[in-house]
Amino acid sequence: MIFTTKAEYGVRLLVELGRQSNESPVSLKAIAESEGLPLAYLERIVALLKRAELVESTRGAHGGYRLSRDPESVTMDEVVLALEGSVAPMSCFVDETDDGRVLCSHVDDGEACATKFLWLRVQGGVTEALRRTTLAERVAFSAKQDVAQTPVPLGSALPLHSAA
Amino acid sequence: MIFTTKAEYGVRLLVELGRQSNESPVSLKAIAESEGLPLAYLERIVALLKRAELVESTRGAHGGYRLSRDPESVTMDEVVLALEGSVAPMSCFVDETDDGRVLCSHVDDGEACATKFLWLRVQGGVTEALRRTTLAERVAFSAKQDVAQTPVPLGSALPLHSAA
DNA sequence: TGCTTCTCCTACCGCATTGGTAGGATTAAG
DNA sequence: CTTAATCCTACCAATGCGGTAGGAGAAGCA
Repeated sequence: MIFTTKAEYGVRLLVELGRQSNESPVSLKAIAESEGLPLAYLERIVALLKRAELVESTRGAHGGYRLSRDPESVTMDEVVLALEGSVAPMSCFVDETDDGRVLCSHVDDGEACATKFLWLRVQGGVTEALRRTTLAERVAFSAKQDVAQTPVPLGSALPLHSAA
Repeated sequence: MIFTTKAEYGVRLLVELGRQSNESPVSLKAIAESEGLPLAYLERIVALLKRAELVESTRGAHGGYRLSRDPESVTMDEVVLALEGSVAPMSCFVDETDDGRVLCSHVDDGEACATKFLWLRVQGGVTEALRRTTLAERVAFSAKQDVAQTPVPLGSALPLHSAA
C-alpha cells in the first residue's frame, strides 16, 4: 500500500473546496457530511493542508476553509507530500538531504545497493504521475460526474478499511 | 511508504542468486550471511518467490535455491507482485477483478470518484517503472559495483524531483 | 453579554501489519 | 545416522493507522 486515508480524504477535501465558489469559506462539518467522513479526523487532516499553505481558514461562526491558491497551480505531488509527509518507496527514503540525496542505511559505506536504484525509479514514477495531475483537473472531473448522473445519496459513505 | 522489507530482501536475494553460476544451488544461509539478513525471515520470503516460480529449490544437504528463469526475462514488476502481494496505491485497490478493474468501495454505485483516477495514474507509474527494470540489469549493476570499488556518486543516479 | 458555530489542539485507544524469533518436521548427501 | 539444508507454523513486540474524546480559543449574532 502506498497511501493512507490521509491522502484519500485530503484530496477529496480539496476537491470539495474547489467545487465551491471560494468566496465564502466552507465549514469542515459540511464537507464531512457531504463526503461521509468523520469530522474529528478531517480536522487533523486539514491541519496538514493548512500548514502547507494549501488552504486558508477563518475561525468563528460562519468560518471554514477555502483554497489559498488557484486550483490550476496545485499539483497532486505537493498535496500528497503535505498529507503523507513523504512519498518514499522504502523506509530509508523518508529522510532526504536538502539536495535530494537519499540516506540509505545500506549505502553508508559508499556502496550503492542494487535495490536503491530500483526504488529511485519507482519513486520517480510516482512523483511524475502525481505532478502531472492538478487539482483543477480533478475538480472539473468531479463536476462532470455530477451533471452526468443523478446525485449520490449521502448514505453511500465508505468503509475504506473493508479490505479483504 | 510503498514497499516493505519483503520486497527489499526478496530483490536482494534474487540478485544474489543471479550473481552465482546457477549450476549449483545456493543455500539461504550463505545469502543471509553475505547480505547480513536474518535467515529465518529470509526463509519466509523465499517461499513467496518459490510460489511464484521465480526460484527453484533442492532440499537436503548441499541443497539451496537457484533462479528458475533467465534473469533477462524477469521483470521487477512480477517480482514485487510476488513478494508484496499487490502494488496498490490505496486499500480499495488490493482486490482486482481478472481484467484489472478495481473494486473501489466508493464506486460501487457506478460513480468514479475523483481520487480513483489519481491513484490509477500513480499505480500505472509504479508498475511501469518496475516493468522496465529486469533482474539481469540489477545483477549486472551489482557485479559492476564489485569490480569498481570506487564509491558511486549516489545523487547522480536518478533525479528525484525533476522528472518533468 | 451570552450563545452558538466554527477552528484548533492534544491525548488516548483498538486494531492490523510488520519484522523477527522459535521450534520443529522433512529431505537428502556422505 | 549425522549433518545440512528446505519447509512449516505458531508466536511475539513494536509500530502506525484510523478514529474518538474533550476540550480551549475566536468570531458572528441575539
